[in-house]
Amino acid sequence: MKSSGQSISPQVVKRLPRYYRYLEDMLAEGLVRTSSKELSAKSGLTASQIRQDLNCFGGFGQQGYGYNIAQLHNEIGKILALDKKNKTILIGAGNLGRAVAAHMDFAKKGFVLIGIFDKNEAASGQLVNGIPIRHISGLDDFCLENKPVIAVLCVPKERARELTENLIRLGIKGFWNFTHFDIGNQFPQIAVENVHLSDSLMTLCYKLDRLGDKK
Amino acid sequence: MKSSGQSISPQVVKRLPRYYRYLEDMLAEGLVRTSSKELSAKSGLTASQIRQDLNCFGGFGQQGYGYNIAQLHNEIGKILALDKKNKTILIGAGNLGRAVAAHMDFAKKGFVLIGIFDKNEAASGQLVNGIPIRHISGLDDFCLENKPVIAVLCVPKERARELTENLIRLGIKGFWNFTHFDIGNQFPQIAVENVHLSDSLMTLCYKLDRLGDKK
DNA sequence: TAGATTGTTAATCGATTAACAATC
DNA sequence: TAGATTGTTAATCGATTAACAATC
Repeated sequence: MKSSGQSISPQVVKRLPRYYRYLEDMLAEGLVRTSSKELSAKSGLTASQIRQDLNCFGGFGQQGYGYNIAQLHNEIGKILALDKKNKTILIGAGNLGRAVAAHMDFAKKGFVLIGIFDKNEAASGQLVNGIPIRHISGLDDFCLENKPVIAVLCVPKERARELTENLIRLGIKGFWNFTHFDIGNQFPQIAVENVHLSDSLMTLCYKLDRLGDKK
Repeated sequence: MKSSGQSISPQVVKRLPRYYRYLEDMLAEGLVRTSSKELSAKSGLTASQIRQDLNCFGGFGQQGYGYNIAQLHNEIGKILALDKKNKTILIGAGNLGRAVAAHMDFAKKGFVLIGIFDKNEAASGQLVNGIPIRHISGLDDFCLENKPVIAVLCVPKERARELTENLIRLGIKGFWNFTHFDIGNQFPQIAVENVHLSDSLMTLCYKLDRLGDKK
């Protein structure tokens, strides 16, 4: 892998999971080698861009041959740090929170879900994916004791800001944010992925409305 | 509004829902006017970019004054076409599908959810958000009769491709895609928003791993 | 060796930022 | 009028694409 010198463009980083996914598929199909041309056909990206992207991290291919699928898959996994076991808590066990807790395979993506919290007393003790829902009042103690580094936020917008600030104080370093509140760069040294489902839906509405225009 | 001439850059479109959200907040706070400078402070985007973005659609501001919040909110709503009532069906009533059906306020984003489908016989008849789950075998007839234009896909990856092709044949024009399968540009004249939750999670893993690097 | 495909540099394209005249 | 802030053009920056020599 290249010396971790100049930082990688965000655009490139966003494409890495996609490459990883395609390679996984090919691996499942029992294929052994691929090329930027083949990946281009699969993804719609240009072969040039794919080679450019991969070369940010090192020369994983071989002239005249292409890329070994298993090796490249493994390398991208390492780049994404998917072998990590980042301790993760989820706050807000409503519809969405429970679905995320139950649906996501955290373990395969570098995370371990170790706690679920909700403000609703009635939910306390219920199991989601084998993990008990705890009352939010126990959050601080839990964090001091278990030192999670990632929080998944599935709470209503109103509570998001205060909760975020509190969690940072408790040592949380990264947020997977499903709330309507933007966790922006007001907090330095924190990693954030905002998942704004309603923004996505509104964008779809726009695209649909303009479908006729293009061409 | 400007003549719908040259098409708008995708980057600009993605920012519109954000502006809409900020304006909604300000409206709720009872504020009347704002400026690109104020929106800049709120969003972290530059004032210049905000003015540039809004001007793709028309001159909604006034020199020396700024923007009227209610008016701008309304204009962006029209641009996004949120007043539409696009008939929508959701396929796959597992954890995630149910949460999406129950959690999203489709009506406020230009959609009406008119049907939910699942292959599991046992789920048939259950209500999610007041809408009964139907067996997938009735999908074709339902579409012919009710003519939905949007499909929300929450099925396993394996079934995504075939289902997508079938739905296009049935007249679906837009997809909100939660599956692992990329609905790409292999289908022209279709609007797509891919929501790849696991890609987002992997990206977070990467960012967390590199937190120390940046200064 | 001949054919293929990478790694990498240079050219192009698009998006963001800066600057400022117009004007409320 | 003086002050503020837009709309818009020009300059900068970053990302994508094209091209090709290196080499397996």
